[in-house]
Amino acid sequence: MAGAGTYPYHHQQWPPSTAPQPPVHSPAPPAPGAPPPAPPPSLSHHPPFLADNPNNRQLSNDEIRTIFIAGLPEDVKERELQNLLRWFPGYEASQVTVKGEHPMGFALFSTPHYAVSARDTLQDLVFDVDAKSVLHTEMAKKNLFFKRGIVADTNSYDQSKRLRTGGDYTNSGYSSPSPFHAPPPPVWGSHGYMNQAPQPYDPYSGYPMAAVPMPAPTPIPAPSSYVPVQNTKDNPPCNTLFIGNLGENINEEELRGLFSAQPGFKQMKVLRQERHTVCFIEFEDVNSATNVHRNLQGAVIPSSGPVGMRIQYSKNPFGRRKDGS
DNA sequence: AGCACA
Repeated sequence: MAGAGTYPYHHQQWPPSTAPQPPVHSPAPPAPGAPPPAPPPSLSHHPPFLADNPNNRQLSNDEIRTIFIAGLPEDVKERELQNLLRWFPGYEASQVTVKGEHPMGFALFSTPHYAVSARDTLQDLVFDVDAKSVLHTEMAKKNLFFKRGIVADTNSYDQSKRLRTGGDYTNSGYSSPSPFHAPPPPVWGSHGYMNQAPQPYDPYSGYPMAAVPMPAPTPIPAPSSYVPVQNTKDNPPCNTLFIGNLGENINEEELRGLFSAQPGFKQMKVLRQERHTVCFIEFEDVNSATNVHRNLQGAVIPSSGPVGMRIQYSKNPFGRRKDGS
């Protein structure tokens, strides 16, 4: 049961003494006998800020680091959920999806461990006393996709009803020198409140600084999202990729911006045919091609519409005809 | 599913 004793364990700072009460109906203040802190996260193979391309692999259960939240009141605001969840260790992003009259929440954490502990803490939490809404939480079936401030549900093409939340995160870990000479405050809770984008929790980078506009270190064009694609009948790996499933309005320069930033890129050719536009990309070696084949599978870019591109190995490598020579 | 360039 969730009660006073199961509040997030960084409760020493809750609520920050200088701050007003939070707008969400918060649970009672932590009891003195709150559970001990969870162990530090094990080294995760998830890069903390990079959401995985869902096409990369099958998710096994122990890789789920997203929780599903039911029982939200109908008038829940994305921001409400965010302001509650942002205090949880490992919180990265959340989203409210309204299907019918029942809003569903999803929250992504940096590790499965953090997701589990958030799930347990939120279980049966009274979210709104008046609306009598009590949360029910489970591990999600799949991870919330989250990259560079974009939250997208990977199993849905319909984004119309989706509210999005995600700070303007950058993809790079950062460790700025501390402006304080006193011992650094705990990672969570003491640095600002309410008017600041949530910071991704990175146990290895000290603690987040107050939100200062940070230029993206490397403005590599990134797909806005990934969508699962079926890639049957691929060809043997080679140094040239065939890109299909490009929409009609595909913009060659946008494509080029994406692919030319990939390691090992050599050249690209767009082929406009009556029915479909396709594209060939040559890389230095098979390895570079393979990485792109995996990493950008299903990538969605603005000019491609809502569908993801399908990446296959080319039947014929660049510079070699099918009929020999 | 649509695979060119030489």
